[in-house]
Amino acid sequence: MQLESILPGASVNLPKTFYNLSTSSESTNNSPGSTQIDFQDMDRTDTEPSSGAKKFLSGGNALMDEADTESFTGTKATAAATAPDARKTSPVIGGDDELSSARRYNIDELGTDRYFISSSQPSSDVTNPCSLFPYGGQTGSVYSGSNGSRYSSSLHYGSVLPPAGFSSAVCASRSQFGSGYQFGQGPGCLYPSYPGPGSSLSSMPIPGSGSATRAQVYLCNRPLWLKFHRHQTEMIITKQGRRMFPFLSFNITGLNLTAHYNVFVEVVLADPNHWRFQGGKWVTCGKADNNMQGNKVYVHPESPNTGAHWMRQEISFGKLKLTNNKGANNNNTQMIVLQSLHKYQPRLHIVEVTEDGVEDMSSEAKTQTFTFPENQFIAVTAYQNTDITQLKIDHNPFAKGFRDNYDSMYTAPESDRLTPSPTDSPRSHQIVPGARYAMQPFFQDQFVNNLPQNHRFYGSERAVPQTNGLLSPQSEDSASGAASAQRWFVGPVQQSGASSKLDLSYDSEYSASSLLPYGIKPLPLQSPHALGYYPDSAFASMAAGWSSRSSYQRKMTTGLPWSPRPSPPAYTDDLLTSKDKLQDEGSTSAPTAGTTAPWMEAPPVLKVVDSGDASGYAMACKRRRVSPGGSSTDASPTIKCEDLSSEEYNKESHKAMGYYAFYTSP
DNA sequence: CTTTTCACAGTCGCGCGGATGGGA
DNA sequence: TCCCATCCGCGCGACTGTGAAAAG
Repeated sequence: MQLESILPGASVNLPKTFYNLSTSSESTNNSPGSTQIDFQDMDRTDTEPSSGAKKFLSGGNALMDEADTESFTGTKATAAATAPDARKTSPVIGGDDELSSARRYNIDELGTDRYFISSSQPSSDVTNPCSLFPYGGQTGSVYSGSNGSRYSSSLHYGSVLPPAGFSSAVCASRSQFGSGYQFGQGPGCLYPSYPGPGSSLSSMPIPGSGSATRAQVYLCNRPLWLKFHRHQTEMIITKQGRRMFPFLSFNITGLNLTAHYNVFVEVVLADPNHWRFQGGKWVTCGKADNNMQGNKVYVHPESPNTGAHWMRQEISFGKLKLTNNKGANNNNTQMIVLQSLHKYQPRLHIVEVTEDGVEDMSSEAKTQTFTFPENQFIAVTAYQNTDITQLKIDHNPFAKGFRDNYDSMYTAPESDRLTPSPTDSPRSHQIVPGARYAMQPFFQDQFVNNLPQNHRFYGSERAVPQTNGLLSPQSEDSASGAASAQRWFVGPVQQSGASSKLDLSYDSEYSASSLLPYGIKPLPLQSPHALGYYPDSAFASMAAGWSSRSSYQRKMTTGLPWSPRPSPPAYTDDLLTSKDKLQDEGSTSAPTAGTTAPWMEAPPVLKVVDSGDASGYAMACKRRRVSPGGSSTDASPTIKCEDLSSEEYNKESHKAMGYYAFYTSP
C-alpha cells in the first residue's frame, strides 16, 4: 500500500526514501496494520474511530509501567463508577473530576509498585528493563476517539505500530490527522486499561533483529514535566512557532544497534474537549475542534539513523516548535500545528527502516509508540496559570531575564555551592531560584530531574528510580548481583524487593563508573547535558563528537568544580508525585497516612481555590507571577528555593549525576 | 469579556573578524 | 616573514515572558 493511499497529501520532513511506506502488513485484528498486543479490553463508550484513525491509533501503544497503568485505569474506573456524571461535567484540573483524579493523581501517585515489577511477574518481565520504566507509555489520556483498546496507551509495552501506522504518523496530512486520527468520533477520553503485569516484553520480539528485544524509552526530563504537569502544563503557541518547554527528551534502549530507525514525535489531542482557564482551574468548555488541520508530526532531524546512534544519547526535540498557524505547516516541518485551548498528548514513534531508507516491512513490530501522560499540555496563546508561568521562568534558560531573584540566586558563599556558578556554563545550567537550588545544572531539571530524590522519606515505599533506571547497576550488584545484565536499568530483583537497598546503595556511594557496565564510560556529569539543553546545536555537536571525547571533555572541564554528590538516591518522583498527591488529596480526600507528613508544608493551590473565592483566585493567578496565597512552592522562587533546598536539591543534584553517568562512548 | 497578536526588553549562543602567539 | 592555531570582542539572531492593543 502506498503511503499516499493512506494519507493523501501527506508531507513529511523525511527523506523520501524513508517514506516510501508501502505496507503490505495489515493488521491481524481490527486494527489494520498494527501489531496488536494483547491488551485487556480497553473498550470504552467511545464510538468507533475512523478506519484511518484506527490504523494509527491501534499502534498507540506505550511502554507503560504496569502499576502505573493499573492504578491509572483503576482510578479511572473507580471514578467513573462512583461518579458517573463526572464525565459529563467539566473536568477540573486539580479538582475531583475524573481527569484530575484519574490522570493527575495516578501520574503523580507513584507508588512503589509503580516502579517495581511484581513478584508474580513472569521472569521475562523481570529481566526486562522495560518494566522498570516509569511511564513506558501510558496514554491514558490520549483521546483516540474511540476504541481505546487499540490506542492506547495503555499498551503496556511499547506500542508497536504497523508500517501503515507509521506512515500515517509521519506523513500525516491535515485531513488525516484532523479528522481521522486525532479525533475519534468518540465522545470521551480514552483511558487505557491495564493489561496486567503478565504481559511480557519478550513476547514482542523484533523480527530480524535476532533478539527478542523491544525498544524502551525513558522520558529523560520527566521530573520537570511532572512539575508542570501538577499545574496542568501549558505550552505557548505562536504564529512563528514556539518551542516547547519542557521539551521532549528521551532515552532509548533496546534497539538493534545496526538497524536504522526513524524517530519522530507526534502530537495528538488528548481529549475531545475545548478547555478554558476559569476560576483558577482548567475546565472544559465545549467540544474540541476536530477539524484542525496541520502538521502534527515532527521528525527528529537526525532521522533516519542507527539504533546505536539513537541509544548513544538522549533524543531531544528541543527545536520542535508549536504553532497555531495552519499555513506554516507545509514548508516548516519543524512546527507542529495545534489549536489553542486544546489539550494535547505528544507521542514518540520509533520506526525501523531498512538501510536503503525503506520502511522495513518484514515485521509488524517495526513501529513502536511511546506515550508519557505527563507530557500532556494545553496549547495556549498566553499563559493562563501563573504557576506555569513561574515554572517556565524558573526553569527555562531563555526566560532568565524574568527571574526576579536572578542576582540573588548566586549570592551564596562559594563554599555553600555544590554546583558551578552560572558563568561557568551559562546555558548549561538550569537556574532555579534559590541560593542552594539555583546552581543546579539546567540539565538536572530538563533532563535529570528524575534522579531519585530521597528515600529518606519514602525509603520503604519506593526506591527504584523510576526514571532512568539508569541508576544503578551498582546497587544492583549489591542487591542482586545481576547488575551486569541490567545495564543501566535497575534490576528486577531490586525493584521487587530491594528498594531500600537501592537507596542505601545510592547514598553510600556514587560511582559513575560503577554504573556503567558494558564498558560504558562515564562522562563528566555537568557538561554534556548542560549543552544538552540545545540538543540540536551543542548537544548535537557533542553527540557528533562522541567518539572524540577528549576534546569534549576538555571543553567541559572548564571550571566545574562540581563535585558529584556521593549518592544519587533512588529516583523519587515520589517527592514530586507524593507532593502532588498530597495536594490533590488535600482538596479531595484525606492524605495517606505515613507518606504525607513531609509534604504537608505546601497547601495545594487548588485548595485555596476551593476554599476561597474562585474569581479572586483567578485574578490573582492571572496576575503575573503571583502565587496564590504564596502557597505554591513552585510559583514562588523563594519559597521553592526553601522548599527544595534540602530535599529537592539533593534529589536533583543526584539525579543529574546519575543521569549523566550513563552517557556512553562507543 | 476572552483570546490573539504584536512590539519590547533582556539573556545568551553563535559566527565572524581581528589580535596574538608560536613554529617553520 | 609567512602560516597556522588560538583567543577575544562584537554584532546578530534566537529565544523568552511581558504588557498593551487589537480582534472576535
